[in-house]
Amino acid sequence: MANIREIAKLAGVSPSTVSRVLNNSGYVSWETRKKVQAVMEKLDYVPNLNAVSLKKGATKLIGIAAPYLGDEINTFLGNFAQAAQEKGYNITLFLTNADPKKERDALESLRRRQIDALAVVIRANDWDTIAQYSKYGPIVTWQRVIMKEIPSVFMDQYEGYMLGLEHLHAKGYRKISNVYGNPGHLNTIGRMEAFRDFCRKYCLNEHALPHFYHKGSIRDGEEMAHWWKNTADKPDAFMAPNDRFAAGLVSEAKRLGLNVPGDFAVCGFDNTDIARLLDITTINYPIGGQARNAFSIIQNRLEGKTIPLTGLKFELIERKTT
Amino acid sequence: MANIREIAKLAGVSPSTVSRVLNNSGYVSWETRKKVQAVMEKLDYVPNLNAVSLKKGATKLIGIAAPYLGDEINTFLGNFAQAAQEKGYNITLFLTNADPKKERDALESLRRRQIDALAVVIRANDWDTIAQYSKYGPIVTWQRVIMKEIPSVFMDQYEGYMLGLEHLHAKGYRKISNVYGNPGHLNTIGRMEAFRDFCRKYCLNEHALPHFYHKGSIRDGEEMAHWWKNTADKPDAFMAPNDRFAAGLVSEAKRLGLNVPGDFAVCGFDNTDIARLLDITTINYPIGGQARNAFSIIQNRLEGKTIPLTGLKFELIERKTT
DNA sequence: TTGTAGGCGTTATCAA
DNA sequence: TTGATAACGCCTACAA
Repeated sequence: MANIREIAKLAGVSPSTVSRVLNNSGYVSWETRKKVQAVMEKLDYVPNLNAVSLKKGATKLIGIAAPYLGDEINTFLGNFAQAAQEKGYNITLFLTNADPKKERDALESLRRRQIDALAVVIRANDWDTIAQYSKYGPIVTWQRVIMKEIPSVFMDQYEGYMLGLEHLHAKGYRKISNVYGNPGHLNTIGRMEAFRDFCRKYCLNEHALPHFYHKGSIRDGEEMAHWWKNTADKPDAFMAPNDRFAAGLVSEAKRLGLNVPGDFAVCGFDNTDIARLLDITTINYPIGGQARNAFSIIQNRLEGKTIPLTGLKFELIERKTT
Repeated sequence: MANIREIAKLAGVSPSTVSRVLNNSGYVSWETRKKVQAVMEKLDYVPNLNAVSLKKGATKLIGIAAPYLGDEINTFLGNFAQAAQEKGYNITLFLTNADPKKERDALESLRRRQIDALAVVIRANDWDTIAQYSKYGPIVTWQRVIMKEIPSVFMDQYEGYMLGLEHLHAKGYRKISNVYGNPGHLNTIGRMEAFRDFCRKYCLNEHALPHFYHKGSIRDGEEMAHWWKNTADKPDAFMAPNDRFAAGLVSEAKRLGLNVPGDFAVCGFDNTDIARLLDITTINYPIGGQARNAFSIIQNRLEGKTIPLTGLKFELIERKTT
């Protein structure tokens, strides 16, 4: 494993000169440069990034912590990674499984300078714990949180959710049942607010029908189809927490011989592949844009730049389930 | 940013002693240890991993290169990451987009010692190029390749594919059309061999129906539904290259008013969520096991261990499309 | 049980 | 245009 000193020796120059040709910095004569490059080539030399990182105090590695891999997170991850790679950063992935201890590993990685920054896509610890680590490097999140230590690329779900509700209303549905994710998450709160305002606007009884919490998986959706079949006072439409749930609901409904949207309508959320596949009406949620913004925030902090963020908005995608 | 020397000074000991308490190595008296720990605590000290990596010549980071994120790869990635994290390694992700240059970045990361090893899930460069890099650290792959430089956790698709073919035959289908991925990949070759042997066994004409290559996306599946509708000599069953294709085919068929398996049967491959969702008969392909084996191979090489690999096999999952 | 010294491979400052 | 020299922060013989 040749190092910079060996190259210097063989090229008959000093290590600093080699370093200069490596980084195109400072002055170095044409001949010297050629000579050095020839030696580097011959010895198959490349600089050791550990040494560079140690010296520079930066690894050009950005961590990304997420509980699992799935449609929405993949989209975030993919766009984030692409943006990062374009700017010379690599990504290190921390799959937390929603386990606070594992997320702590990611945070500790930042503290121990293995990564320069961390994107906590979906958190496992409470915000205060996470905020403690922001002194070691930039931390951004996809979730809604208002803390100066943790910038967020969250988009208020209020607006997007309202788009879905208005659409259902316009289509004539009046008995809407809402299926939410974790009510502790502010994302959910935004949706709940939208529904409250929606009911107020159209003089509907907010609590006329049951609503659900802590739902989000395909299986949750499947179970909902059974619930619908067995319940007395049936909703005529569901606002799903995401496309996966909507997909489970729609496909299980078909298996049960139900007709969507004849028996009930379903509006998904996120506009992922699966919604297109199953022809589910959904809300387009510009995740890729958020991911790129997340990276921009990090890059701005790391490099003292002020790249402006992109403005983003929700959009209704009407298909066959409403 | 306190360093080891500062801690030593404040604790009134030498840096080596601090290092010893850090690593639980060598002798250090109870009192000294306590004293040192107290100072570390007070200064919020943790060792700088860059320095450790430089010194030790290892980063405890394993790269994983994949073209994109999707069902099968997620499964691989998730299991691989989990196995790695359990053993104290972190994962750095290289999304190549099937672009050889981007894969090269991953390979270069290995050469420049940013990562200790690399799992090339699905390659973008030719094997010879990749093999060149194996001198810088262990490289494993998920794909089939027989090269001493690149161990593979590939499972011969012959066996799995045959399971599907036999199933279709048992169900009475005789006009099977095969849809393959990249015929250059040895994975595909195994499947083609299976089909040839299958035809031989049942005295069928291997070329009675058209087969397809370079297919694999949802959209490819959707297009196949249209092809079927417009073609004269129709197959009565499709062996899909993966579940995504099968899903596209099945869902588009429904949109076109076709009946699966009435008009034609579909057998997927991989047994991912989407197949369950759409009730598609498929072949269970133990990806998680392969991922864990991939990590074991790397760990064995890196740490000179000989952890045995797990034996794995295919399985038919019968659902509603056959 | 503890300390000293040298080195891991680079970069950056300063002088020449 | 080039070269010494001193860090970056840690680990590990070896000596004490």
